[in-house]
Amino acid sequence: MKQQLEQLLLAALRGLPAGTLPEPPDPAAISVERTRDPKHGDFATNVALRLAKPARRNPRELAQAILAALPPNELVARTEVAGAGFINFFLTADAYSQELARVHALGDRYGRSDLGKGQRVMLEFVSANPTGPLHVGHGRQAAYGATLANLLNAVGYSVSREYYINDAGRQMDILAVSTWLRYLEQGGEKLPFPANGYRGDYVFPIAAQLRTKVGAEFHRPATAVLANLPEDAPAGDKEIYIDALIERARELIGTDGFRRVLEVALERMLADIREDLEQFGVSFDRWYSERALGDSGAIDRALERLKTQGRLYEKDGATWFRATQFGDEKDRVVVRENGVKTYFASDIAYHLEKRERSFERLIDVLGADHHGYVARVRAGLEAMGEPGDSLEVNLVQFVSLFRGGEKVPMGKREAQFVTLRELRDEVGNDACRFFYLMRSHDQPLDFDLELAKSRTNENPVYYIQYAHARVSSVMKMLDARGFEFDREEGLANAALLGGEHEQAVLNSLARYPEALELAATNRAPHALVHYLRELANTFHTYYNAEQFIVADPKLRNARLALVEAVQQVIRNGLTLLGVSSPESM
RNA sequence: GCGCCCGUAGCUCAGCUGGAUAGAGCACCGGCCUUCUAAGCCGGUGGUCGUGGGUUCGAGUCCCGCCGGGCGCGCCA
Repeated sequence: MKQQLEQLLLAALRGLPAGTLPEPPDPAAISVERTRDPKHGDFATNVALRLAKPARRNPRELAQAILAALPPNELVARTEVAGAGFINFFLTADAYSQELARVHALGDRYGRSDLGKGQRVMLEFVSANPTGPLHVGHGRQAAYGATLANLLNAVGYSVSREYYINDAGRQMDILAVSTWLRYLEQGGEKLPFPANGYRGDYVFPIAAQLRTKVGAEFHRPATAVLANLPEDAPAGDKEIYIDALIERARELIGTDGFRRVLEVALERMLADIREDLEQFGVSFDRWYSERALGDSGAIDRALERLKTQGRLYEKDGATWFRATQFGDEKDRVVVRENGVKTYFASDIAYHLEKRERSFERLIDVLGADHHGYVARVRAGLEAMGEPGDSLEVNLVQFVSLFRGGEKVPMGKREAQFVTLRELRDEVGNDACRFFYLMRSHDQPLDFDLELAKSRTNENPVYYIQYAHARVSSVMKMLDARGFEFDREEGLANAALLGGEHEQAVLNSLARYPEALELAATNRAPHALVHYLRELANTFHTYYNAEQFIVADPKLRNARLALVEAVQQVIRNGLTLLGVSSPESM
């Protein structure tokens, strides 16, 4: 509807007498908006206000001229010039009847568009280090990323979802040594656990699995493990201590043995993360390993590319990238003094590699604490000759859990208490996805566990689902009363849907494609949540005001066609959000 | 200190990229079940949009200063 109106308006502007406008109209600058007040019609535009100045005309006068040039059409019943120079459009009842028919004809596809024109988008999200289970913050990123992928897909982008596995760095060595120490404990050794190790309970089953795999092969006495190690925190440095411990492990069980421990831990963690996300309804097209990236030589190639462009220099034994030349606040190390490439080096290599796989747009969903690093990755891309604006980063703010008004403590140490899995188990997937998505991602989220769990009217999840279930209930009752629903007859009599509430429902329905487009282009799933709430609200109001199952078959079928369309649109929307659409509640 | 995000009803938040009288939910008060699910509907109470300037026909929205909150500023990942 909106698009059709914009086309009409553009035609009108082009049809104005020569010399009215200083320059030909820019299609992108023409916007038609839904009105807030029905008195102002269905849609309104401010073009006359915007063009009044350059055209050196009175806005209302210009608005009249534009209306005079509006091509004849079946969409607009009448128009008016209002206020300072707004043009209001009142649509025909037929325009809404046609939209209703479109919902039924398109079904699951209603609302979809080709706005993205098939542009290839790489959406990277979650990408949590496989050193522990996902926590509630990752859950928000998962829900956001998965829904954003659905939204972009729905408006015509070709989206690829990717999880980047940081399986190459020192943190993996720390996980491996933590696993090995628990394994030794389970083998009867008494050892202190390092301050900087992974202390979570999830390490115990990994250690147990290691034992079923290798038996006592990697068992070493505690005395050998602990001999001549530096002091751990608090007296000593926990970083130095853990590095020495890793080195000791390699000495005692061999580099190869250590790698095998690491493999067991990595595989187990990845399997856990994967299963967690799958159960949450979040899937990826590819799990991309940082190690595989390094093995493929991609990192070396990226560094080579920077070098030939003259963007690298040596200082203090390390290799630096001139990020400051590309807007970053300081230069960045890519190869450390000890010869190890930094995480940043593999990260820009990964982003370059995405571009080489011919993705036009790269979207990263990251935790808010990663914002400092957007500028440097973009700098890296630009230095390698890629457009900086091909990378878009959406930062997801933190999640705070509340239980009965009390904030649940979630320091880095205690974070393991509140995993995504625990949250899902407690409140259920639907409430979980819904609560994650109902607030803007760039707003910190207060997640109220009691509210999410409550089966009362305080819980907003049910409000939308209930509207869906109510329609199913109506259809069941129809059957029980011995009626049959004749959709064709209903659509043919859509003109009977002239009541105030019916108009409101038709209006809400027709807004779905616009809501979808808005949510996708603004990367704002919460906009869809708000739309669905409004749609459910107009439906519930209608439900309370009118009987659908009436004696007159024409009116009955028309009303049923209307509420069935509501159900369809709610289902389409909830599906994009990853929330189920129950038939009964 | 520098950078990013933010400040809207008692609470939690929307506000469609600058439009017409600032909106929801919860909470609170009052109504609606012999009628398709009351997890619902209707009405009411509640606002100097943190603050001071600026830009213009028009600012919650854009720019600058200040106040307050969150996060980030490693040869860690």
